[in-house]
Amino acid sequence: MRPKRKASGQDRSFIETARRGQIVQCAIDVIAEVGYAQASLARIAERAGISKGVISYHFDSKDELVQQIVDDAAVAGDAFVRPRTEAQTTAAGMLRAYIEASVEFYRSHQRHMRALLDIWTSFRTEDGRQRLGVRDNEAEMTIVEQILQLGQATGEFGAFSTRVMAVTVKQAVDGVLILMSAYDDLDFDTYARELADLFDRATRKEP
Amino acid sequence: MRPKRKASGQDRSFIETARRGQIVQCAIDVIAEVGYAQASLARIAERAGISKGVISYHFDSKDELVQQIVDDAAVAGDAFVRPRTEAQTTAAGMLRAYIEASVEFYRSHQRHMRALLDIWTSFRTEDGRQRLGVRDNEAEMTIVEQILQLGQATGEFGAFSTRVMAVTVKQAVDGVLILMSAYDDLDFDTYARELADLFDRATRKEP
DNA sequence: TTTCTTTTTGGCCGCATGGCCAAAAAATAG
DNA sequence: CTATTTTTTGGCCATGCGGCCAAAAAGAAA
Repeated sequence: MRPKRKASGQDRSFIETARRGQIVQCAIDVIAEVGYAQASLARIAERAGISKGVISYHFDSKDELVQQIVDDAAVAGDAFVRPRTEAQTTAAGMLRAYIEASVEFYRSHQRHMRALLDIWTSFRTEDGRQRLGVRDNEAEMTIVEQILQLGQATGEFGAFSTRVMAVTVKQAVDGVLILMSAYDDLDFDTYARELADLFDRATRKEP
Repeated sequence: MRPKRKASGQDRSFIETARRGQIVQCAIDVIAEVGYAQASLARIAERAGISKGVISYHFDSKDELVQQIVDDAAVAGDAFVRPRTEAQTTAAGMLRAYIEASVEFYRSHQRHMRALLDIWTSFRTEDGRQRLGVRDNEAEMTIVEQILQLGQATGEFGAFSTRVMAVTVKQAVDGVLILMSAYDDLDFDTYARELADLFDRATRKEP
């Protein structure tokens, strides 16, 4: 019986951490390869060269495993994008940096992102509802919205709903993910630049 | 045995058309209510007050039923949006009309659209891949792209990638759908105006 | 009424999956 | 080496659904 660590503040053992990591990695690979719907525990276990029960042993459920993938990705993405935007001194620079860094992150993590996009649409609660939705994007959209508010405060940006703009930016960046998964000839650099230019014009105070 | 009408060009009988219509309507209701994942043939049949087999009798498969819903919605949406954009004389006006008409269509068909969004993410092929993807949006994006090209030709619009802009517009409009499904206090009119203004600035030739 | 066609019924079947468990094996402690 | 705990194994099971079918019912034709 694996000890539950939820209640106790105990850390995971080295072995357990390694196993969880391995399983998460294999799950990502399998999902990216055959799709979430076909990524059964059996298949993931096979990929890892272990028996199905091991996954159940280290994870309370399949849901916990998938959630772990999502959380990992969120942390990694934030770690990549945040410092790049914070390095900027102007709001316009930050917005551009946010867009370009996001696209760059997608480009350099295509496998992960492909899996993640599939998870996004497939991960469901017991009653079949999407487990991941806009609400899970609010945090990220807040980052954008704060940049926009800053720009309006400094007078760099014109007057517009920061909420609508933030949602639109997020949707635009998500579009890269979707395009990337559908076509494999996407020119990331050009696309990122176009997108950044687009929102630069959309936000700038008109002279 | 229901006669196959695929090969023969024969029209559907009055009765059959009515039944298909009723089943489609009930399917939409059930999907909007309990979600695609829980919308089993049994549940849809129950809603319609008929037995499960009737659906199998009038539709070759569940997939055909769902596809019918999608097709109907596409036709209805196009019928609503297209004339409104074509009524405009300038490219900028057309773009604005496209955005506002799309949002208005979503607002006035919330139940259908909620169901459709769920179908969009849930409808899968036998091997678990999404049946609906960007590729199914290309047609609609082409409409937008043509408006953009027109505007560039007339000199109303500045220089930008019409492809990127079209994708971004489409994503932005889809965002309304997503927001609408997640929150029920969306101010459609304000949102539509903000969005139209946003893309007006993004497309206008800078003076 | 009789005959033939269309439509409906209700139940059965196969299938795949996630969770579970008892027992074996491996690691660790004493 | 023995005792105890952690980890792994491999198989079993319940579940829900779409598709299918034979037979019943309803309807149309004669």
